[in-house]
Amino acid sequence: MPFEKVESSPDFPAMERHVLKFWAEDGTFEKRKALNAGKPKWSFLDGPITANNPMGVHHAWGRTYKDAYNRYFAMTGRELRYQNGFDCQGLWVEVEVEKELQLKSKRDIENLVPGNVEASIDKFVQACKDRVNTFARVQTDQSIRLGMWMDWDKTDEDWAKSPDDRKSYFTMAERNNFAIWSFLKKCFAKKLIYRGYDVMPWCGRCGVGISEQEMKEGYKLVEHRACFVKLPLLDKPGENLLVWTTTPWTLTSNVGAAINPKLAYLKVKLKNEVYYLAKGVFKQDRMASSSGDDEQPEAQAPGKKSKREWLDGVPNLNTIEQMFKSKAGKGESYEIVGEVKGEEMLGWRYAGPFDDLPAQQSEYGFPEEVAKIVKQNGWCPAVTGAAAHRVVSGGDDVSESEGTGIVHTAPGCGGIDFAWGKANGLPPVAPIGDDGCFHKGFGSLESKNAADPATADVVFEELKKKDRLFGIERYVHRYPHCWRCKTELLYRLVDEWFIGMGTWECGVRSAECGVEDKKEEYSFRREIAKVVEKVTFLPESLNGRARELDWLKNMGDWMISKKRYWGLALPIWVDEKDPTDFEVIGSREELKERAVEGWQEFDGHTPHRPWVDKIVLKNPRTGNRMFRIPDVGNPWLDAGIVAYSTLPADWRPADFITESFPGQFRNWFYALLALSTMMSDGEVPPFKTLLGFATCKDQFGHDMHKSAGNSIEFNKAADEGGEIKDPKGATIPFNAIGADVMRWLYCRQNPASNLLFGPKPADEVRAKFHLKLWNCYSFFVNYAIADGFDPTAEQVPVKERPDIDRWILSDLQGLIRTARESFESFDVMRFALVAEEFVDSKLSNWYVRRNRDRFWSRNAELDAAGLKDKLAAYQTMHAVLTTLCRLIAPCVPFLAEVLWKNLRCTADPESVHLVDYPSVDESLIDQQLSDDTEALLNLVTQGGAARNAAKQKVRQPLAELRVFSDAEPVKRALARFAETLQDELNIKRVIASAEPILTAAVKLNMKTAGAKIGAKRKDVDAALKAITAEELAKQFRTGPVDLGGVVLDSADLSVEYVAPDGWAGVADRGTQVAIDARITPELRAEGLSRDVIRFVQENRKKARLELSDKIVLHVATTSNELSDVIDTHKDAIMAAVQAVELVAGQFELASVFGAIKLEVGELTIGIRKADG
RNA sequence: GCGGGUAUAGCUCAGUUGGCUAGAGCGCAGCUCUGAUAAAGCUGAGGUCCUUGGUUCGAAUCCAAGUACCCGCACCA
Repeated sequence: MPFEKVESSPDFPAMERHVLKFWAEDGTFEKRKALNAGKPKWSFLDGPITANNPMGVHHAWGRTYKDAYNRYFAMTGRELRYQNGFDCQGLWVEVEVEKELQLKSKRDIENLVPGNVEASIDKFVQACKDRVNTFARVQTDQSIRLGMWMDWDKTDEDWAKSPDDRKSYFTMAERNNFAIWSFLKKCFAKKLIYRGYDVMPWCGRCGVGISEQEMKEGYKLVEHRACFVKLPLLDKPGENLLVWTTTPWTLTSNVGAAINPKLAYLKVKLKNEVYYLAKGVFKQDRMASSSGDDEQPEAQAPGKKSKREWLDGVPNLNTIEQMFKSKAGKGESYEIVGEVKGEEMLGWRYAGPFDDLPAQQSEYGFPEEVAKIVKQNGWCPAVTGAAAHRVVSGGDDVSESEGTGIVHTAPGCGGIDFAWGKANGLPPVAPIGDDGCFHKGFGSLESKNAADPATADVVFEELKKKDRLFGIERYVHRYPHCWRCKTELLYRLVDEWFIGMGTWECGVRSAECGVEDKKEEYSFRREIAKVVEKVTFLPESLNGRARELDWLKNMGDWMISKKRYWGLALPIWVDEKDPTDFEVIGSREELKERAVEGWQEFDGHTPHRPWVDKIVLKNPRTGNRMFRIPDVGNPWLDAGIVAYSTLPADWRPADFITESFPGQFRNWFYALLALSTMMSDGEVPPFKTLLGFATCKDQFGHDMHKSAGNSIEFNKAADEGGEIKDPKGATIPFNAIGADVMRWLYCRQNPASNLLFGPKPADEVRAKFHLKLWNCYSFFVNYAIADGFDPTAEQVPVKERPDIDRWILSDLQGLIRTARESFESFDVMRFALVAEEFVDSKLSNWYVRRNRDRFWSRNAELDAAGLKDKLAAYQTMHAVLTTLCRLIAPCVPFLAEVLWKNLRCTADPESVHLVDYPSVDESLIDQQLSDDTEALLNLVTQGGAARNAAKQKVRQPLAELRVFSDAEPVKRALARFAETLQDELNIKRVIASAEPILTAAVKLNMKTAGAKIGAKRKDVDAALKAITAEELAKQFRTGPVDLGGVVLDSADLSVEYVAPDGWAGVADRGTQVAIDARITPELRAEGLSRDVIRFVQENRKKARLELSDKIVLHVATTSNELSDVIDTHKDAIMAAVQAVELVAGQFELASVFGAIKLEVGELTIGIRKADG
């Protein structure tokens, strides 16, 4: 017996676990690898998954693509690497470990081993490594469960190996870290590495600078308290500058006040004091969206009143004028006493708001380290902050769109402030340390956290005491937050390390915009852009290349340092006495060669902190010792190098990568491109094709959040089941979805759109695809078993098989072609949708349904031709199912395997994944047959619609169906498949009509025409009656038509097709189908007899009779007509229900009874199983 | 603010180079079939194809302006 019986309601997750066991025991994956060894390479590069937590279902989307394309290319005979990657290093792991160990700050980390910083860091780094190993293993198991075929590390032995020796790649591996060193060395050789002192966003909790890339992920709309502050002018008693800030804590570090020399400034007098502020801001509606640039201050731009983003519950902003009015008090007012040009104000000295602080008394700025660097770089003369206060020019960066037009400038607290400071010789006062708290030297603010609202209160109190506070308001704006821990960022003067990206202008677009190529000047940015031109971004609709170029054009220099612990040790060693003298080491060997101290201790450790910090070099220029900077690297370096560190040279560039695209054009895609560009000197891109895909949302379209209860863990989706919350918070439980249902959901999704994941879409997809296919399969197998079908029996030549067999084989070739084209163009969605259509409309709803009697016919009752026909049906269906298995195997490897294992012949490979992907067999394509059958299927649908129009159920036979059509396939289908059509629609005759059957009737579309017609309705109706539909249509071709004095266009009319009396019909695209709805007494009788049969069958089922059981049928009816019908159709009824005897009444002998009310009267039946 | 995308049924989305009566799935309503049967099928209701203007014999489709949402970039004193 070649086939095993098939369950009608399968437990897919259980089956999948079974298949996994088989693959493991059989070594199927290894067999596939062996099969393809030495064949042409197909190089896939896995984007590393962060090994920091268990997988969620959103990870499974990308991993399904990865596996499906890998499997397709394996089945088409390519050699693959099958290497999965884990992203290991970086702050996200540190944050989780901090939570685990309940650490709150960097100080806690450095005190893990009390009093021993080095041992503490070692312990912390080890904990990070352990966490990565733990979750890499969890994710490995989960990926295996998803059906992903990769070279996995499975055993304890595998996991005991160093990351360098495992099968998956790990970004924490030495290979990876040292590869980045060599990259940085190349950058250094091109003089791109530099140390930057700049004001950068900083996370006080994590104690790290936030790079441009990271900052973009953390903007949030928040409320702050902004304040207006008086800055008294030293040489103009009673006069003040008025400045505004949203970050009161920075006032402590005020050094300058910036104006725009081109603007006009008002002198506003209020209660004997004069305030300066920009003219344009005084009466400005501050709730209007900042409308770029002024120019036409009064001119009302109509319809352009966009309101600025605001939070509910925060009062609208007052105009500055209003503030002056209300401060003036009852009956009083302000007075405008003059106007000055901005440039006249330059150089005015003023008293700062916090000049009493020690920090303001330090020459070259504060604190000392900063002052030192400022002095060394000559950024300002030897002045203190307090002594430096004056009005400087901010140029056009000072605008009238916000604030007062005079900008409080704290070069230690803001990016542009720092630049203005350097330009004007103002010393930077940097108030906060790496924990976000005030340094010593800031009086009552010392050690207060700058982000804490209570700190602002202290500032306001101080200002009030000094009478410097003009006003406080609640202000809403978008402000950056730490993308990891959500803490508000602070701008802080830091020294970080950067890769200079060069300018965009020098040459990249020279061809386009005629910019002269300054060939001497190297631009990293430009080099990357050239490489970007060499790769393909999919899906096309996302314009990936344009996005990447846009980022390249606009990005700043790349900040690569992080003041943290767990990560790439930046291989930068600095002279102990000269912070500007540094070197970059490019390899472990070079390090060993150059080390003068610490090698012994370092040797045997990975290049991580704290061990690598022990290495000391000697500066060949000065003879001084050089120490490694304590910084670790930006983790995108880790992921960006993998095209080099993990792909061997003969596998480069990768043919394909795929990742979720939001954010990645500036993260992974960018890093890959950047590092490959440098490593290959602009020659080799990291990949040829990139497939991006969107974001996974819940089934209601909302973002998945653990806290909202709508995210789904992978294990729950795969095996365990669980529950989710809907947007209203109601709990929805769900059963295990299983891997293949998920995988199909992902495969059929448009990658450019967000995917809605959840039990509901899963159920839909299962019902639509998996269960339909399963039904076809189980139908086939269960009959094949009963009939003893032998798939290895000699094939009935395809030419000798009936149309329906040759049709489905022909259409199957079309599906194969689509499948291959789709996979080759990385468009698996196209294949999936066509495959669904094939299974549903073609296989299940037509082939299987139309062929049921071929399968259930009895061998004993068949002649030679009958047996051959039956064999043809089995062979056709077997071919279709086995081919389908292979076609869908890359997408749903489990389902395909289950089907294959039962359907395959003994000579076939034991796994579908060891078989070649199907190729189109041209000899099986019969285009005309495919077209004709499609026409037939349309006729069936239309015939059904006509029946509906006639209000006649299919059980009632009807006399005639007429079809009129110009289309050749329809005409041929009518000739060829008349019998099928008769049977399908329960019609006695099908006739092809040479002339239209239906008459077009034109009706008014009162929705649109009503208003035009108004009172002339009668005239229009008359005009309509007087003209034929054909004539009307002709007139409409040249424009609107005058009907009864009303000019109508074609949209005002609608056409309905009307069948002749006694008929019902429908029309669709040039094909008219009409059905004779008149029921003759004979037809009526036949219909009634079918009612009787149906009712008996229902009762047979109730009586649980076997298919082969014969019965004795008892009948009684109140209707003479029905009684006659039963008499006339006695033979047909008895044959259909397998009755050996028909008895009137005598129900006492029957075992099952039923009674039903038909339209003609009541029918009562009884059934008794016949003896023998 | 700049650039890109999207807008089609209650929901999720198709809709080719402009072309005849705008489609599918789900949901809803009704019905059918009863030897795939805890399956299957059919039909229906439901559309201002975002708005306005233009091109055209003809626009969901092309053009312009506007509106809303999404994405990217910039700014955020």
